[in-house]
Amino acid sequence: MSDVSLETIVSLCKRRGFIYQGSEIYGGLAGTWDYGPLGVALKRNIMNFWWQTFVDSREDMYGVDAAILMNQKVWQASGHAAGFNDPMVECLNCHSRLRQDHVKDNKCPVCGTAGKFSEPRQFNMMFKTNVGPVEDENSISYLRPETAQGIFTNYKNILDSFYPDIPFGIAQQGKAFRNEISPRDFVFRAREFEQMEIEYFINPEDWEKAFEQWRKDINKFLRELGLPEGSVHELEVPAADRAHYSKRTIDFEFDYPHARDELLGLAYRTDFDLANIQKATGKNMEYRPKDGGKPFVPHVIEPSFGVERAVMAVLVSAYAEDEVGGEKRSVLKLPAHLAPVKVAVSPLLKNKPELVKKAQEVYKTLKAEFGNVMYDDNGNIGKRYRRQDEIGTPHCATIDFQTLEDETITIRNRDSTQQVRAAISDLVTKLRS
RNA sequence: GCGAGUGUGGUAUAGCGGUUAUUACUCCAACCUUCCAAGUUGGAAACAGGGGUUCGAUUCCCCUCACUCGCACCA
Repeated sequence: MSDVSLETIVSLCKRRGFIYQGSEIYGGLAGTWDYGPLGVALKRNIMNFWWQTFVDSREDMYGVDAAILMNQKVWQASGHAAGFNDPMVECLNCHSRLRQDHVKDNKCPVCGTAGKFSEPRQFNMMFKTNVGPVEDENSISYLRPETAQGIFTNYKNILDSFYPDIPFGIAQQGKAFRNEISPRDFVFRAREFEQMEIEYFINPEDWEKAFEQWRKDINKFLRELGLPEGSVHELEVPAADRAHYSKRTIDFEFDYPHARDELLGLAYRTDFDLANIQKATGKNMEYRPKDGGKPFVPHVIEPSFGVERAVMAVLVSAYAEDEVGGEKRSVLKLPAHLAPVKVAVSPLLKNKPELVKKAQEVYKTLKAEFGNVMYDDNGNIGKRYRRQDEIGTPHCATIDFQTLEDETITIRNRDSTQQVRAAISDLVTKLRS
């Protein structure tokens, strides 16, 4: 587990405008979280970096953004509609909740007590809704409980539009919804959350090779998010715990404040999903090799990332408490490319109009260039540095009296707290690197 | 969902059947400050929500909501 407490992270997120409780002013809504200005910046930076890494910089990837509402047949074919609607009973002796069809001989499989169960109740993990004005059986739909199906349902469209060489992948980022029994641990388990998923279509002969490559690519990505190697653990999921269609699954676990817990999954899903669609629709899901080889239904490797879990892991990894000049400080040592604020600009003193004027000029220049730039003239200079440290701003640019003479400013580094002098004209180039 | 616990400004906290509801930090304004949370002055800001008991409830009781811990759940 991490040595940062969850309270520390939650409090920082609230105080500095990263993440707030959903519907907080009305008393909250369990399992929902709202992102503030810095949180949404951090989250987007992570998501964009993922997209850049796995889609834009590759030649074998296709992005999609499918609708959250889908034809209910999708969930019937995938098994979700059945799996999410099992009647459950509770053992009145040991309070275990059990699927009714798992109770044999009217005995509790956990404590062995016979015949003492609550009435069966429906537990729907999917949020149900009705599409259109008439509420009947045919209008039922669900908020998607995973984004993957939006990829599988577009597999054939991608084939028709692009006919990519196999192996190729389809990537998607988007919201998913699960009516969790008990949302827990900050944003870790929420009812509304965001996923970044890839379905990588392969020739079944190559699955082991592709799986290993994904393992490597994922690890590289996690390093670039700033997660130290020792904080991520690959858990080979044993056959008994895997989904029935999966031949191999690795859970990438992270040392969160609450526990070592899942950050993302890498699963070999075989042809389960495409075969289901083929069965349900009668449409041919085969891929025809361009070299005239025998058509086949591709198999799939699925790397599936939880966005909020990544945000949390990045925050936990970046958080540090150290000392500067004998004073304690808390600092987010975020990788620069993920930081919500790229650079903060300050006048050394705010009661000197000439400094303020110059600082405003520099601020406007940088703002136009980078966008995520903050102007800060609160309190004194040391205080501003600490404020920026706490939200992970990698650099602070300070305008002082020398600036007025020679057009140079100081750039102060977040991690080392060291300062260098640089010409204003070089600023943009320097900060970009 | 079950069991246990918690809920006071943005954060962290003190407190009580009748208070002007404590303190610190943060925040805002002013002064000051020539590089790492300095100082002075002023200001904003809270008893989770709803019922009940009571002359009077932030305090006691009930319900709801949220959070924490354990169990279960995580297809």
